[in-house]
Amino acid sequence: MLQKPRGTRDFLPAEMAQRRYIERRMRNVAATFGYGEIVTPMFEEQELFTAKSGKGIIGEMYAFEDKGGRKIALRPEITAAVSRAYVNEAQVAPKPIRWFYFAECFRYERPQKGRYRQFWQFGAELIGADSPAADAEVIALSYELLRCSGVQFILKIGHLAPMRHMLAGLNTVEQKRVMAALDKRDMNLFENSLASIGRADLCEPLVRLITAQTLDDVWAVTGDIPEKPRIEETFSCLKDQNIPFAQNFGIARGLDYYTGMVFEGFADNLGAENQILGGGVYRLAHLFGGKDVPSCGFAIGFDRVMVSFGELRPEAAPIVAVVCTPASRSAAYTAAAAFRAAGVTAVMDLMDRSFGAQLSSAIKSGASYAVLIGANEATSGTVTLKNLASASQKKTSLGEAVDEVVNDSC
RNA sequence: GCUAAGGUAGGGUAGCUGGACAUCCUAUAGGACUGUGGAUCCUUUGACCCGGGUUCGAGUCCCGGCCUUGGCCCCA
Repeated sequence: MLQKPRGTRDFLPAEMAQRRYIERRMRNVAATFGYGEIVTPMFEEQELFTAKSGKGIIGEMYAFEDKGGRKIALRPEITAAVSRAYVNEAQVAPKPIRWFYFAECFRYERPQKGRYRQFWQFGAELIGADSPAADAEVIALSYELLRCSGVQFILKIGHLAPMRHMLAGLNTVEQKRVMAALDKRDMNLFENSLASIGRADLCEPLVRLITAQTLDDVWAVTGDIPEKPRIEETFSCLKDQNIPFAQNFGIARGLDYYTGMVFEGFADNLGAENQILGGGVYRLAHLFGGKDVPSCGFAIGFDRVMVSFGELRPEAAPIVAVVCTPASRSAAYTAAAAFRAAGVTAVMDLMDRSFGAQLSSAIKSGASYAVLIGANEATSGTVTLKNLASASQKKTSLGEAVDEVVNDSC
């Protein structure tokens, strides 16, 4: 027997119903914020991703050469592709540009719970607006997207400026090492890094910075930095929108290309892989030959959201089982077509089952109504509508039966 | 990539101090039941992850691989 490739999954109808349900809700939220969908290729030139993230990521991508000798990779994320698409197609579009995407990505990593080699991201990018309100809008959108999915989560928001200001005296390699240690809360590594470059004096203020509960606590450490008004206004915009969040100026995200505000979302009930959202302010267009443009975006790990919220079934639409005999099949087709035309799911027996067996099968497969059409109904032009939950039934016209089921589903 | 545990019908399981046709529940299909049910009974379908090794004999012991899960690394 063949196995599916490592880190991939089959989704059967029951699970897909849940996934599509959440997907639909997220799409609606994005639409209400004025974001339009963008679709980019599932595979791109490897260079697109190495330009953004460095050569090292080739080992973590599905990278290969195509028959024309091109170096190709299945996309490991969408942000780089969106920036490229912006440069290619939309540099002169009116600003700001509001785009969202829901797309599958591929990474060659060890699978774990909530981490797969083929996975889905729901994300958004706001391009061309450089303001506190812009930053706040993107965070508000990410918050509403997570909220509509029903997942329990917390949003952590920070900004790179205070940390970079504190580390201004260090070279970039040293900065990276210290920020990485702080990002993963490894205090031993953190203290050793500073001690090894003779800056143990930074230890105490940096700890105060990343544990600061209010912005005033932050300014007490950093003093007046140029970004202070920007950060304060962003937070103010969020409070005006009643977005709950925790401030965290220790977020480094391990990324070089973020330039300002950064934020992350964590699910309450996941294990090691509990980050379900990440994003921030960045500038990437110049990497792809475009004029530099301020951008802000995020991506949600859709599969982790689905793992986190577990078993929540979407409301079930009624299913009508049309039960007939070989002699009344023609009338049954008419009835099934009438229900379908009214938007109701209608199924018929395909296995030459007896009348009783058709009913039995209908119940087991989750039908809520049966429409019985035998010789009697066929000759009198009526149907018997049976409510399978209450076991009550009545003889009526086809039109009235359809109306009753439609009304019931509202 | 490191590390620990695991893998028996579609789902859930027993067997695991080696021994004859691999247990039970559920599910599937059919029948008892020709136009009114989820019950019951009978029958059917269906599995030892793969490959080597030890042995008279391996689901069981050993080695390798594959896959899954937890914890690390990474997380664009």
